[in-house]
Amino acid sequence: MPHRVPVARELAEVFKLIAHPDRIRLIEELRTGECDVTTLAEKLNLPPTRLSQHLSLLRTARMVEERRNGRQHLYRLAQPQIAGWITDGLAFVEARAPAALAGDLREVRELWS
Amino acid sequence: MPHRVPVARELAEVFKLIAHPDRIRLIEELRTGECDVTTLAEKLNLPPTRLSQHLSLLRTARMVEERRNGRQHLYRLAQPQIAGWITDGLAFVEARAPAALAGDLREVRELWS
DNA sequence: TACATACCTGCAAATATATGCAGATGTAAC
DNA sequence: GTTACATCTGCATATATTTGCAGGTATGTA
Repeated sequence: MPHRVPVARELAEVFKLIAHPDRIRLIEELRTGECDVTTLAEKLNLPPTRLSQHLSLLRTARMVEERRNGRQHLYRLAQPQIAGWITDGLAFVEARAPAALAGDLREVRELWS
Repeated sequence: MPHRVPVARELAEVFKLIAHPDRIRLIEELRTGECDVTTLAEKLNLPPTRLSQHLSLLRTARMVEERRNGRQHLYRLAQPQIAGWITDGLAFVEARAPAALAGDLREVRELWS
C-alpha cells in the first residue's frame, strides 16, 4: 500500500473541520435532524455570529446543507456518517478516565492562572 | 443529554492531534506495530526532525508510547483504536469521489498560483 | 578519549485559525 | 415604505500551528 499522501491530506482537512469544541457540539446537535441558526445558538449557548461562521465553514466544505424557510436558514448534515465518528469519539474520551481527568485538570489550571 | 462542553473540548484536542497529513500517515504506519524514528522517516519520506516533533506532540498527549533499544527509540500506538478511526476516515474520503476530486483540484490550483 | 549515530529541544519566521464587531442582505409584518 | 428579525460577510486582532535550522544529549564503536 502506498502512503496516499493526497488522501491523507484530504482526511486531515476533514478532521481539522471537526476539531473544534463548538463544531463538535454543533454536529452532535444536528445528528437528530435539521435546525435553524437561532435555535442552535440557544441550544449550544453560542453568539449567533460565531455559530454562523462555523456553519459557513462547514457549508463551504459541504459537510452541512442549507434549506430556507422564510427568514430561517435550516441546516442539516450532508454526511451523517461523520456524526457517528463524533458519537464514537465522545464515548472514547469519556471512557478514558485518566486522560479525561487530565483534561479537567487543564481546565482547572486555566481557572487558576 | 447535556452538551458536555468539557468532553467536547477534550475530543477536539484529540481530533486536532490527528488532523495533520503527516500524523495521519504516521499513525497508519504504526498500526502494524512499533517502529524506530529513522525507519519511519524513510517510509513516510519526512525529514527526521519534523517527524520527531510530531512524535513529541503525540507523546505528550499519550497517543504513542516509547521504548528504547540502544540508540533507537521505538514508538508504538498507545490507543490502537484511534488507528481504526483513521482507517475508516481514509476509506470514507476515498469513497467520496467528488469531494476527493475537489481536493485534487485544490492541489492543482496551488501548483498554478 | 574521540567520533559517529539516532534523536531531541529551543527558537524564530511563516502560516493558519478563532473571535468579536460593524455593517450588509433578504424576508416578513405593519 | 419602514421596522424588526434572522442570518451573513468583511475586516482586524489575538492566538495557535507548522516548519526549518542550529545546537544539545545519550548511546555505541574505534
